[in-house]
Amino acid sequence: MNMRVAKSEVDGAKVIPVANKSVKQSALTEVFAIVGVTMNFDANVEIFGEAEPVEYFYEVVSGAVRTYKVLDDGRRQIDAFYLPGDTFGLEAGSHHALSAEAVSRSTIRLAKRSVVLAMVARDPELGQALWSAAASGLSAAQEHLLVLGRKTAEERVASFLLDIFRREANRDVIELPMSRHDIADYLGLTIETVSRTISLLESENAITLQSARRLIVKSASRLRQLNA
Amino acid sequence: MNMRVAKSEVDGAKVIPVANKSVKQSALTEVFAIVGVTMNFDANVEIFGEAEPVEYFYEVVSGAVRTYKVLDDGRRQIDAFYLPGDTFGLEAGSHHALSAEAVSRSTIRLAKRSVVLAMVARDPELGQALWSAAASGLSAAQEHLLVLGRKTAEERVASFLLDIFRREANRDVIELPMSRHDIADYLGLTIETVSRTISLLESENAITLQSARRLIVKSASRLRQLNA
DNA sequence: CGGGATATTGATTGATTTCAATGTGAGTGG
DNA sequence: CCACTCACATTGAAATCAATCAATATCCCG
Repeated sequence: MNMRVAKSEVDGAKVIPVANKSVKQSALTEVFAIVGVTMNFDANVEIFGEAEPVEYFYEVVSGAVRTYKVLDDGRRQIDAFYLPGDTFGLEAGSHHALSAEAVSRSTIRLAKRSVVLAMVARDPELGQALWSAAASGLSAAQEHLLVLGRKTAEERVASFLLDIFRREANRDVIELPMSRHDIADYLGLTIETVSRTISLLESENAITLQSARRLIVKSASRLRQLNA
Repeated sequence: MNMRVAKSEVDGAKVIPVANKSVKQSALTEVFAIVGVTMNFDANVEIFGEAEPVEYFYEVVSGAVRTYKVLDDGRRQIDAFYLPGDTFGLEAGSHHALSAEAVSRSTIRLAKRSVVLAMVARDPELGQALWSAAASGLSAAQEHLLVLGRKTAEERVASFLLDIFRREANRDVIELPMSRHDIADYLGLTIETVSRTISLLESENAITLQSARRLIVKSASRLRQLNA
């Protein structure tokens, strides 16, 4: 099923040391800590595929994950990126509506859906957490629709950077785990336009590029202004 | 709160006769039949607003509803259209992430969220129905992202028409309850491009226009082919 | 220290938007 | 009942933003 130099391994001891990022806490995270199984996925390895039955819920421990859909001719739309502390795959349906892959080598915790749902029956607070995680996914998708349907390239890149900025605890040094190609497929642009727009933002003194994957937010307010 | 020639009325007897459309049945629809209150909304009247607390769940009896977000400068992105039989406003969060308006004069049933949730506690099947309605909303949003991020104008219009076609039970005469402006804001295009593209589809013998709001699907397969 | 993948930058094209004019139709009031 | 009117829709011409085609540049990674 996996055409790549795929490698994913169940893992008791061989857990990759996680950079000390502040990770969101929630009833869900606790559940993962209790009943979750830790696995590592190499970059670009599939975690689940579209139309597969939903068997697990997932939490990113380290690394990053993208969910996406592809058209027959290869055009790809990335739905969301998940960073450490984020949970994904909580879709209510019985089958996945999209696919998930590791963006970079990632450590992921899996909890069996059936087990979590059984716990929900005994713990209403957990049900609440699950429901609200699903809600925030929907809300993010709705915001994303506004970006794709109605924003210019510069506005799209600005909202993307602001989103990452916020999710990395507003630290002005942003580490991008994903390629320009991923960003382009998330924003509905080409890699060239993403690259040019990042250069433009740099020339406007909104950001500084240290390397392609590391940048400094010099003016969050300028980015917010562009966020329309 | 409502700047328009707004008019919405609670309604016991004055229910607008509903055209005899086949309406989806589900545990949810039953709930609305039991605990729902019927209201009428004139065209363009707000049903709920972004950031308002979620008080009710809604079901379209007749007419049509749009949910949307707007940017400061007025750019609007329509998230979804709801047709008779559809339920909406089931967002899990405590506050609405978007606004809802009647597209045309519509009859809507409202059920108090708290009442429905109380019923869920006693009826797992209902919980299932609620969960799966929410899931289909998320899945629709994900498909919409692919359309907005990666499809051409012709593909967008084709997928829109196919979606309405399917939801109106594959009858080849399609009634569009919404304006070109609404369609444009749903598809991330301008009204001119929507209009031109519909003309293009007509010239390709995929559809025939009887009037702006009424068209005939001459070749669903041509539309599907464009659907990429 | 290469070397291939990834990213940037430039030149040109092209799809969609914008600006503009005309057409159409539903609802209203005379 | 018809004419009028205003909102909505179509069509055309020009402009524009992003895509495409193309040529370096840079950065990991072995």
